Amino acid sequence: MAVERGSSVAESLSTELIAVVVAVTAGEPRVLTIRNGAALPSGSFESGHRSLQAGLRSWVERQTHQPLGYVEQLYTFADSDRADSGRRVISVSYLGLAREGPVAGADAGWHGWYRYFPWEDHRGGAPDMIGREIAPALARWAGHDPARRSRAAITFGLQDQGWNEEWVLQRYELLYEAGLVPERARRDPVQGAVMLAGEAMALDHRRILATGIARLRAKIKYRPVFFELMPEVFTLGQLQQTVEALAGRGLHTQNFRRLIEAQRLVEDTGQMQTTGGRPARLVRYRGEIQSERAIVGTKLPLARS
Amino acid sequence: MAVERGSSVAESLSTELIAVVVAVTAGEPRVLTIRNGAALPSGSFESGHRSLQAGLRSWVERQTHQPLGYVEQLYTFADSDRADSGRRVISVSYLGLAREGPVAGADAGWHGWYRYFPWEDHRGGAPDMIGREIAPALARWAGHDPARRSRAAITFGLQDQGWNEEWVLQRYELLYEAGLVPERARRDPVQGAVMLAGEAMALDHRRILATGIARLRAKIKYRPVFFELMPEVFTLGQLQQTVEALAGRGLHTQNFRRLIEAQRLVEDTGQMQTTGGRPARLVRYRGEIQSERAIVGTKLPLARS
DNA sequence: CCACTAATGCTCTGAGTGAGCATATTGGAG
DNA sequence: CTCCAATATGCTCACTCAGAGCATTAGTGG
Repeated sequence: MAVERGSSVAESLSTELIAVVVAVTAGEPRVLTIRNGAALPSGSFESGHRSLQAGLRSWVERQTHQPLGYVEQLYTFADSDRADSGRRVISVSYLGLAREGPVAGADAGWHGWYRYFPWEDHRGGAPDMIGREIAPALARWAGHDPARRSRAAITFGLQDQGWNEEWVLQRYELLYEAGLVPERARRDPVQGAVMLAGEAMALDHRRILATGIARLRAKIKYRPVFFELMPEVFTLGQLQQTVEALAGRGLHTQNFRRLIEAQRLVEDTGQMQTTGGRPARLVRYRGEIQSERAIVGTKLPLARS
Repeated sequence: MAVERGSSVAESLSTELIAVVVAVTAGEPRVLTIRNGAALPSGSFESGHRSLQAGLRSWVERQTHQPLGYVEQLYTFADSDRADSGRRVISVSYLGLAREGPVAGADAGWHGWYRYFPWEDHRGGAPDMIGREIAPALARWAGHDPARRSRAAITFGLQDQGWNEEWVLQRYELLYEAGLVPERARRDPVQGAVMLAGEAMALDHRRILATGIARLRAKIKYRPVFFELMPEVFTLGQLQQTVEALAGRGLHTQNFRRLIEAQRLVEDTGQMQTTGGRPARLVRYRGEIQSERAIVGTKLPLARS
């Protein structure tokens, strides 16, 4: 229903829905997959679907039997790389959060996301593979080009700017450009490039996963969505572990609790849970705050009106 | 190219591209329109387009002759409300920033965005119309329902939580639900509802505009995109006026300059410009910082690794 | 010279964040 | 039973930054 129509005949386009569904189990971030980990749940948008999101939920449940909780749109693209068949595909990707349940369906399953992005796990400091595989490979790719060297250094925090955990997509794209991932090698190999550790996925699914991880890492900083991943009751230690799993970084325990308590995000249940050390209080998320706090979130120097 | 195909025959879908193009001229935020302000530039995605974004740029230039600078994707939806014709349409919307130039093309033009959302302009305090038209109309709609009353109060800052300028879409949707805008009345009038001031647009274009404004208001808080709207050289006063136009709120002048200077976002040109009062330094945006600052932006209590 | 209008310079204060020190509880190893 | 390892919790101190407001400067138009 374009307001003004193009001259050409309306063309045959299909629309695909793709899901990045995340859970954190036993302190590991996991993603829901099909085809034994080689692809994300996906399917085409059909007229029977009431909305894009409804269509997505239906595909995920059909393919994996995993119910979805929170869902938000990620990005839409029309990758011409995919135009093998001449038929154009529009892909609408979504990020979903869930609690890991028993999956069913052909080759559906959950896989740790660091399996696809081993360089993204900095919970125990920068992973060895960055210095051992990535840095040298990028150095070969950059050669004497200062722009490339600088980009590699900044993106992977190779010098002293530090690691920015949100640049998941930029890092993947850099590795793609440098020819260090199989997805690139499949269609256009870069000579001399050695594939990195880190499992590939079909088509551009790994790129979409990177987009989802990046979005989630950014989002947890201004919105406590991680409660969607927690069970009904939990300890602050488990909560911290979940956030660390997503962020791929270790957090300062005392300050983390201060943050959670200052915002009154949780309430006590009165119960305790044994841990490896001192027993921990079991708490529960206070969903009410959503409406309570008129989250104003300023960063502009507003006048007092 | 879904990994697993649905059972039904691939259906006929068309994809539409819609642009919210914003400029700020003489301290007023403006949006690029066609059809004499009744619609946003839009057209269908065609095989000749290299990418969605390329298609969008092409449509905007064809319809308005306005060149685009910064562009980012907003949202994608498949509104079943639009399925009048039985043919489903996927709409991909974009936000673009530009410097207002001479437009050409049928009924293309720039219009102040507060013409469509008069309740969003709080630069001189809350507009009268909120107390005079909106609050009473919402009160009638809410009746004795506490959930509705609370929602209205929070969304429009009717009590003391204050105004949150980012909730542009929520406010529009509330007015839509309450039957106070013509777009709703067109397809499903709410009896007894009196239309509010604020011009309507075709289809759901006003909703898309609201989405764009909301995105922009949120974005300027963590990324200085407003420089895209400024001329080559400008004064800090003009910059502030531009940001105020977007945010719809007045800013504390001294603190605003402190913010800009602390981040070293601008550099001096050595020139001055006369104003109504003391002459102002003319400055220029330091585009370099983009790469300089490894914008880390933490809000999580990271451990020192 | 005076009134008016912006642009600039600075100061004070309180809230919030980064880092650590110290203590409390359990379970398990000598 | 005592000591130690592993967590959970309490609190403090230093520093940065954002919110507010006071004061001054440099043009323009009577």
